[in-house]
Amino acid sequence: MPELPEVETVANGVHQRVHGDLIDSVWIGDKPEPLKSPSALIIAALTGSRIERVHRVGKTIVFDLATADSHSPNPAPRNQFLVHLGMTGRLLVSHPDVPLPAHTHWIARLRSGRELRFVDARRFGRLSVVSAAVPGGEAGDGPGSGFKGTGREPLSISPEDFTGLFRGRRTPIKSALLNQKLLHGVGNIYADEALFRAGIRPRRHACRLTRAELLRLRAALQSVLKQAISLGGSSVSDYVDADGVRGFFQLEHRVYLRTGKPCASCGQPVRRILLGGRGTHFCAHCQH
DNA sequence: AGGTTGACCTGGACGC
DNA sequence: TGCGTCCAGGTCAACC
Repeated sequence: MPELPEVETVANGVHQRVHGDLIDSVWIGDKPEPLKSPSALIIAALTGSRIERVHRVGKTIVFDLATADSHSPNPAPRNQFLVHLGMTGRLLVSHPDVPLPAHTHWIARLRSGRELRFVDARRFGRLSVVSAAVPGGEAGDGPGSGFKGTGREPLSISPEDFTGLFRGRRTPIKSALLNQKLLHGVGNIYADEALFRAGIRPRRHACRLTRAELLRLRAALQSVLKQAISLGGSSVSDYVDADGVRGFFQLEHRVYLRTGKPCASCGQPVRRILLGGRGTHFCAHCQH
């Protein structure tokens, strides 16, 4: 479900509520899909750990963990707990009296008395643990290391690096924007919205865009992502933040899920095509 | 190697 | 009301 702005909103909300808290115990449901690491490894890494920080890398929510007694002379290797929300995943901070929503797959009971809950109807979400000390783990070594994700961060990439990403790529620009090995965090909504705001048709081959067009696309993408973050993300169906509150960016969508409705700029109906198996929305009059 | 397709799941909306 | 169909914010393995 969630793309960069939604994941950022959830990560920030969870951070504000649980950083510094201790994980007393962990419960894992019996559906295997959400687990990317063995459940015993997840339980061992989390139980007794302190949550130092919760942040976003691409579309992944990263929990930086420390041992409860981090002053020991031989601190355990720093673990990170990774949550990918998939399409319908939700991460909620609740009191234990609040009834468990359907499709709850994971619960961490916190020293403060609250619970952190992972709820995911469609079970495309993934939970895993990485450690800086485990060879082959996704974490690097050295200070500031840790889970880095697969691609470049769209909010901070330089103009030169951005234009370089698409050199020699014959794939449609929309597909390239969705490729998490190039940029991470961009999904279907913000790809369509950024292309509309940049005036570029989604089917254009990435390598055929001019430098000016790519610079326009970078600016449009960054501006649409920042605006969405400031509005708490897009709530298209069941997306909610850590408190169960919906975002407001869906009110700003110009093309996404607006098939047949008039384009906000020219009044022509928004068109929908299938591109790489994904519903793709654009205005044939405003995008070239 | 890079690009494209289908599979993985469940639920909500819509039409008959 | 009930049933069938289509659609959905993401990834990954398997093909060309």
